[in-house]
Amino acid sequence: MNSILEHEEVLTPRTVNAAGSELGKSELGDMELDTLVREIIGRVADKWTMIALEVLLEHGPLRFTRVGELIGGISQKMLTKTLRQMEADGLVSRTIYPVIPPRVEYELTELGKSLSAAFCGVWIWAEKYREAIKQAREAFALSNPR
Amino acid sequence: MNSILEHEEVLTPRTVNAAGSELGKSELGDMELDTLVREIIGRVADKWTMIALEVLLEHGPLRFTRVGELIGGISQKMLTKTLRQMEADGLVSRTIYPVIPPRVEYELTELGKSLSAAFCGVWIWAEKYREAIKQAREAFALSNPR
DNA sequence: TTCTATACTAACCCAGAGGAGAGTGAGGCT
DNA sequence: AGCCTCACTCTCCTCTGGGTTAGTATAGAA
Repeated sequence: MNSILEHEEVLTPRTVNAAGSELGKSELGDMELDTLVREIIGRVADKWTMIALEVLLEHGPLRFTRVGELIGGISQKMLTKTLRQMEADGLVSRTIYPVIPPRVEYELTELGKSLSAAFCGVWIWAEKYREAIKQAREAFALSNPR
Repeated sequence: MNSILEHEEVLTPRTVNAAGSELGKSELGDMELDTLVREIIGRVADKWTMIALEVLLEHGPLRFTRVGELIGGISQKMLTKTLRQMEADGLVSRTIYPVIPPRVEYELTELGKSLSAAFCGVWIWAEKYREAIKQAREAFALSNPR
């Protein structure tokens, strides 16, 4: 089960490397953290997740359809999946009101809010430098015809 | 940060919405910005991009293979693609030294560094709350057997 | 002569991301 | 009796993220 790569000598025919995999559990606490953090980043740094986070931060608790409207351009399927994922990671809470046209509200947890705050810098960055990015793209496209 | 949907009555057959498409260029400056920013976020909030950003920030200018080693577990193809994309967006500069085993160095531009700094908060967040996330996941898995 | 190192590109392939559309369940409105 | 509402789920389909393998160019080393 755990012998994915135990002795593993070659580990680099063509693939660049797998440096972040294992090295003998000598000092795993050091890079295990790095791996863990990267896994979290990889999961949380998703387009829909980031937008949902923003939407839920700005407009308080929201019901399913409303979240979708505010995000804009997301399919029900992805909305469900994203919200479920966020719930699983403890970023949002899901409250079901057992009324007859069903009513479900999604709200950021404290964890979700803190992540939102952390992402805030990125939103600001994007807004601040969008012009620079646009120009960089044009310049690149210009010098790399293809 | 602003109201994407102002009057917004229904426009929703099955797909939740498509607010981010077009509405008649009435007041596009308002939501065009939001759309733009989201597009940038969507492009930049990519797993490999974020890791590459971190790697390039920590270890100065790096050559191709070295970046791959430091990222760990990325294929040459994705590395090339990621780096090219970052170059196109003006996040890294690519310097070719015309020597015979070719030598190419990648380095963060000022724009790249600023993005890195913006993402810093997210890295810190991930490190700080990784335990909370782990617990949230376990709790969720426990209460949602399936 | 053949091998090596470097930074790629090209072709092939697979799994999963993600969209479109239909279906569902239960009670209230007409 | 039928239609509507909401929050989904399910199925079918396409597109892309991403891995693997192979190949290229060139000079120097063995």
